[in-house]
Amino acid sequence: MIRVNEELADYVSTLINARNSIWSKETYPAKTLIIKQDSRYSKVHLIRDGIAKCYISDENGKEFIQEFLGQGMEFGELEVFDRLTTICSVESITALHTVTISHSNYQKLLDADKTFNKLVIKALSDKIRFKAPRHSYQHGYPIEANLIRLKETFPEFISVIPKKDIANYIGITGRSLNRALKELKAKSALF
Amino acid sequence: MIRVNEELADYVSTLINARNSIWSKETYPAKTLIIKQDSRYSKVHLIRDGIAKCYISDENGKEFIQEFLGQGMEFGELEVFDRLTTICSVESITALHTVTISHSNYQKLLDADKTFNKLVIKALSDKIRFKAPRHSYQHGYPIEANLIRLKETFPEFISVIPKKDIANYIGITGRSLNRALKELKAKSALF
DNA sequence: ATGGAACTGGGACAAATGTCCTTTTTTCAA
DNA sequence: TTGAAAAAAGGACATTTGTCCCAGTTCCAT
Repeated sequence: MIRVNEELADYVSTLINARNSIWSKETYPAKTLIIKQDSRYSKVHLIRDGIAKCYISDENGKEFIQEFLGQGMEFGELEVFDRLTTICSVESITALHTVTISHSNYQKLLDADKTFNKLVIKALSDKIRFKAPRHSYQHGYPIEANLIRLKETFPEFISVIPKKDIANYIGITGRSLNRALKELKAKSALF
Repeated sequence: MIRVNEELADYVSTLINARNSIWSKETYPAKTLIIKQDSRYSKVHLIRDGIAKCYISDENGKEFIQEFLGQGMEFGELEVFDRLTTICSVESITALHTVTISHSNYQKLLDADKTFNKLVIKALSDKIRFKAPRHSYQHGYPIEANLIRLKETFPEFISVIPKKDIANYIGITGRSLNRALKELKAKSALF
């Protein structure tokens, strides 16, 4: 549920130790909007610590959460490749520490550093790989099944992530989430 | 709705002209299963002509269509990066012409050819970029709105793609699709 | 500590969608 | 060309989920 990328986190740490200068450290309090949908930015973030949500919101203000991002996850990188505006907003859930690198340095690194290049491709590939079955499952199974599944992969999700965000992640309303949770509590010792 | 990648198609054509030997041409009739979910393959396909569907099926046999693939789209490439089994099945809808390259030659090309590397990264990035708003929209809006949207981006979709596949693409049942189409026909001159 | 804002929980009803089934139409191979 | 199989259309009903509320609770900034 909260995606991480340890390999990339480790490698970037190595890079920073070797050549600190092109990376900057940033800190955000909880609930801060870091990237706003349909805007332009000139840097890529990598999460060192904390949890963020990446979401699309529509004209009616509905949010649909794409991913919860944890340690080692990048965001703002897609715009390096196509130079378009962002498709998602990113907002910290907990306090968040990131390191950032400019688009141009990121591109240089991609060209010059084969290991980095491979890790970035792998990270993109994982984003595709994880999203596919998730949406498929969410559509094809009732809400309760989805909650049980989340509970299995991340037992503390209910206390860590606000209810509204959980609902927006599954793609349902808060009301439906509550109904399902109530029934699960009645049925199962898990909840 | 049917994704294409002209730039990649063109570039691969150039590569084939320059060094034919590492690419093979393949042809499949309509409705052929080319890649089966949870299996291993050792080559990457790129579509030269025709339409295919990429889908996940669950234990109950429900299919959820991830993408319709047209000219210039790759499939089977994710498995080069992580060496895992496939997450999707790919099946031709029309007769399909592809060119294929072995995993090892694909990897060599990624390392040696910066242009190819960039185009592949861009292709991955696009897969992410297109998938996000689509799922968001599908979840957040009624079926009719989704159909109108498809009609706008690809007016002939109803005659080209089987109803069952359209339903599986939107993530609804055939029954619901028919209901919605009937109402749209009554309401709008478009359908 | 306290008052307002935001989160949480749930009742009552409406609407959308799914399930199950039957009928009609189209497709395609013998 | 024709008969079996697949695809499409739709009736009747059940179920799920959403919408619109309101009430209780928690969380902060003053």
